[in-house]
Amino acid sequence: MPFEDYPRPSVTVDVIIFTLSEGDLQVLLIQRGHPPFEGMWAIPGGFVGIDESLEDAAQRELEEETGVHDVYLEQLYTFGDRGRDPRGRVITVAYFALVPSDATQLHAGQDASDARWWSVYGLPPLAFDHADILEYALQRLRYKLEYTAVGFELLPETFTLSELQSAYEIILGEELDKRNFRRKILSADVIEATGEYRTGEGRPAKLYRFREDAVAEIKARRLFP
Amino acid sequence: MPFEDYPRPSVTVDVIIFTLSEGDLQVLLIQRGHPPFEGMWAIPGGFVGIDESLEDAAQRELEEETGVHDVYLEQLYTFGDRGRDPRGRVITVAYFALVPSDATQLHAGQDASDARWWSVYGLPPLAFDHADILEYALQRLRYKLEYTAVGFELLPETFTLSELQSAYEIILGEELDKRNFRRKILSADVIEATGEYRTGEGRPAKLYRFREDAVAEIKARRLFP
DNA sequence: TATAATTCGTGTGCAAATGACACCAACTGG
DNA sequence: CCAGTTGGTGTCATTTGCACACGAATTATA
Repeated sequence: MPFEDYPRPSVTVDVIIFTLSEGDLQVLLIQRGHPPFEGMWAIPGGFVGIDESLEDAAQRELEEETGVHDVYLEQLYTFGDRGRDPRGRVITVAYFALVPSDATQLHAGQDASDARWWSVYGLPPLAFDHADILEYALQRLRYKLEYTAVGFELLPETFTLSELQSAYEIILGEELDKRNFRRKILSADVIEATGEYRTGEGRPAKLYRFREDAVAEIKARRLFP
Repeated sequence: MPFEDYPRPSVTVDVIIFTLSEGDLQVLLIQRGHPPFEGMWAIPGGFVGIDESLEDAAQRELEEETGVHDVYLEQLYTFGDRGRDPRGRVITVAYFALVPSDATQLHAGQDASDARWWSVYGLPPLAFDHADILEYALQRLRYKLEYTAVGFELLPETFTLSELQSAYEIILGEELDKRNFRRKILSADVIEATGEYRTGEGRPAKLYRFREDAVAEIKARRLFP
């Protein structure tokens, strides 16, 4: 059978966009304006251009929705079961992105359009198999947080150790011991003090930044067993 | 733009099939009989049927090549860069499979056809971007071996602890301490003695089997830090 | 049938990492 | 200046990781 004669499925990318805001782990969803699943909420995504790499397509979707670029973006999994889209055979390559909340225009509550942030702890019913995809993304995020320095990707450029700890607690859904947390993060050697302090309430807090030269995957292996 | 009008890429699955044989970690490759890359070696794969799930397609490829079913099969990554196939836009969903060498007909040396096993430590030049894919698969296999009970998938139903240790050593490419290895494996509670012994040379060795009820991913987390 | 060769199976001690735990320091606002 | 809030720090007990050597049970051979 010649190459061109195989029937081809449609291929899309879906991007699960996480952010931390209002002390909550949130995800950007879009309300569908057309059938199928009209009116339901869905993970943002779209077709892959025929001359566009998967990663570029994901980046494009991300930028269309949030206006950000240069953020953490990782391929998650490819979902391709028959019947996952009633319109026909659609295979979707799912990505997830971590966006610092100060980097994006679209903030929670700002419900002007058909897109808004939802807490991952209180999601609406989702279109397609998107509930599965989101659950898988959340699982992966938590998992990576434990042995990778990925948590910084959700914070602004500089942050205090308390903010970092709070981010970990929100995502993992459990409390961490302050002294042990600091010891581990500092000994993992992935952040450095900026020399500045954040004032405003209580004792001023040292500001830190992520060390760009830290090979995150290697140095911070098993950050929180 | 209506749903059907988006140009569609071709979608294939590639299956990296690993086995342990002759004290070596081997992978099944196929010599291409047609352009492009005619005569070069490639990872087995093929088009996804329009009514076939990705997993089913991978399983089908695996069975076509090796005659086995019910073995470990895991989605690896989706490769979709433009230009990775000179014939046009082809996105491939890569899987990897772990096959006990006693389960498959096709053994190393049996070079009758256009398919044969190659040591991962001495591969020929590969077609397409298959060298990248294979490298990624190997990395993932090693990684999973460290925190998962996936090693058993490459051994026959019953095995001795020395055989298991040897499998780990071959895949990881480093030697392990016998006493520490045994202590960890046994305390991870993922194998059980069958009560039988293997005789033949030296002191008889206890035979073990994998405990099917062991929730591998959870119980054996971080088996070899 | 004794002896050598082979592979199997076992425990200890030290170093490092983990986890539980409570108080003083530095600032802000009234 | 006093109360309130948040930031920052150290110790000890337990667990975990890691290095390390020898007797036991069999098979092959002299």
